[in-house]
Amino acid sequence: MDLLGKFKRTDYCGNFRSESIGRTVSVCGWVQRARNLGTLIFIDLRDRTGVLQLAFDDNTAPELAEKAKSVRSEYVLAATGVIRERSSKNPEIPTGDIEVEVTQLKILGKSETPPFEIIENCPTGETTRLKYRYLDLRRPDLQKNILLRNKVTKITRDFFYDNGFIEIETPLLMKSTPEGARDFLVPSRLHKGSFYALPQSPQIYKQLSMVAGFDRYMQFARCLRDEDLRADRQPEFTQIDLEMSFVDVEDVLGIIERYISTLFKEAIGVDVPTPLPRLTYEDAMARYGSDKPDTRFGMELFKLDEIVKDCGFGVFENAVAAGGTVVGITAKNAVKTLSRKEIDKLTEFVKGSGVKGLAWIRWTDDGVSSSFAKFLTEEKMRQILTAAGAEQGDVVMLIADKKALAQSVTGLLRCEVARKLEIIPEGKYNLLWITEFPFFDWDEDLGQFVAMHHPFTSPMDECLEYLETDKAKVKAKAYDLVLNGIELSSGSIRITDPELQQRMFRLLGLSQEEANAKFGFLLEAFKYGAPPHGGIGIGLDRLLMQMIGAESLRDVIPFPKLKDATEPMSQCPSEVDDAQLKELGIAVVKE
RNA sequence: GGCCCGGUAGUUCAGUUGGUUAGAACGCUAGCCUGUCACGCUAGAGGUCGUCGGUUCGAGCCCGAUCCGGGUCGCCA
Repeated sequence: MDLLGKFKRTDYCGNFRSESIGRTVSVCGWVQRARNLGTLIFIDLRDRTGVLQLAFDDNTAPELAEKAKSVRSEYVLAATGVIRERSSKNPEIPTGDIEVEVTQLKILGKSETPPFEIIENCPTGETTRLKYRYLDLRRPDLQKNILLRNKVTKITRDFFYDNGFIEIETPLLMKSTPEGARDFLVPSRLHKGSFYALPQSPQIYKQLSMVAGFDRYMQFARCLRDEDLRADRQPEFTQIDLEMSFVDVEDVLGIIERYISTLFKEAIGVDVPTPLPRLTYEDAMARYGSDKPDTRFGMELFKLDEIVKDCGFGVFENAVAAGGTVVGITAKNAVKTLSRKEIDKLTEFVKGSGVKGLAWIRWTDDGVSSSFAKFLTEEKMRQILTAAGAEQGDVVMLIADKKALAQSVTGLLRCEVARKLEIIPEGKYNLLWITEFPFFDWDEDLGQFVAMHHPFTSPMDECLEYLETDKAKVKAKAYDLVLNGIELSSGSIRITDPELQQRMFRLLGLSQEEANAKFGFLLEAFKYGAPPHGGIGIGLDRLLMQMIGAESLRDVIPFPKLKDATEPMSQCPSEVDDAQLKELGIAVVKE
């Protein structure tokens, strides 16, 4: 006889309905709540499917009732009994018509009083909940999230398996390549002074899988980056990682669109119409001031360069004369929400993002007031209001600076204002592609062009001729998938021509020796018959976060880290023994 | 590292101009209760007001420092 013996579970608590009336069943679970009415005792027993009421009667079964009275919240119980109709039903829950008249009860595990209640929408702060994450995860909302995560991974795996993708595990211990994000390093005991890096992405290995002929690769890849955390940024995260041979941009976009639409339909019953809208990077920056625009609301950017280049207001004139721009947004019917005081806050907000100030126009019932009206003729002001599409009741906000900065800060302002005005619709999933990313990015500090993507990204065919002559013109076969203003996914077609790859390294200021030292094995591999290929990585955590409407990645990751990258439950990271350090040849210097 | 917000019971919070013994709700403990289901009623336990220092006759409240947490910017090819 094993531990549970006659208590072997018949079914999950939440699965029973009135059809089961009269059946003898055994159920297991945790005590959600015990209600002792004197001679009657009710216990709500919970598992991951729901709750089921256990009933005890002191008159008919005093010993059982005595045992039931000793039960406390979060005890683990097994109960056997007969399903019967309730004499007073509870329409609030699916099992509300029935209960178990318990004939045998076993306490499988006792529980201390938990530090917070195991309920939906628990108000307790995150640090406490994360310290007891196993209790936090017992709560229905997190159970729901983790179960959805499970559903999403199953649908994903099924979809890509059905489309000929092969799941390949790539190494966790790999070579450190210090560009981009900071690597997590792992010291080598056998080679003291040498280090592995944990993957920021399995990029190189998936490309090598293409060279190896696996043709279509997929993996739920754990990716690690040693950077500061945010609500939407964890040091380790999961990417649905894909790579395909014999494809160009359209092929990748096509299959991802089919995947996304299948996933949203099957996982949450949402129809995503395909093909998805597309915006070039340039258009996205011009219209939304972001390469991950939230298109759930309008309030698009407009440009005033022509109107203000000789308007009389120095700030605007100088910006345009210096090759910069003046861009703005118009917040419709916002004069009430955006008081002078609120606009002052927004000014601080944009200053914090790097521009010098915020020019504004409020068009109230009493007419137009503005931070810069005194510098302008009435005619100019009229032109600006027309260009801004402004009407009475609107607030116009303008930023003058270098083009890229003015656009991106106005983009941030656009989202901030939308939040304040509460014009972002709920329950909408706006997916779109951003394409034709610039290949190079101008680095102010270095005074040179740097790669905007990883160095294996292919330039667009028609841009090859400008590679040496006009870097600003070169665009990449790179694409991002954006959902509600969040970058979900990023990918590209790769360079497979060794000569072009060498040329790119040269252009990025990598010498042949450096390139060989870092990526030599990949370049070597490309000499032996590299199929054209490309791929994409989809952020699983962010995808789930959006599907659920969660505020934080921590709501969809079972065991996440806090903002300071610690985990309060296991207390990691932690110090290690001197002996361990010695074995690794490592001395720790404390500041 | 910069900026913003916060730290009072197990949990979530209130706490007036600085003034008697620091409160509420939930949770917890005990008793009563035959149909509850966020059961109800009665009673009770539970506090280094983040820490240190200062001002004051008197500090949860004012001042200084410091620690911790959250958000954000930098950063994240």
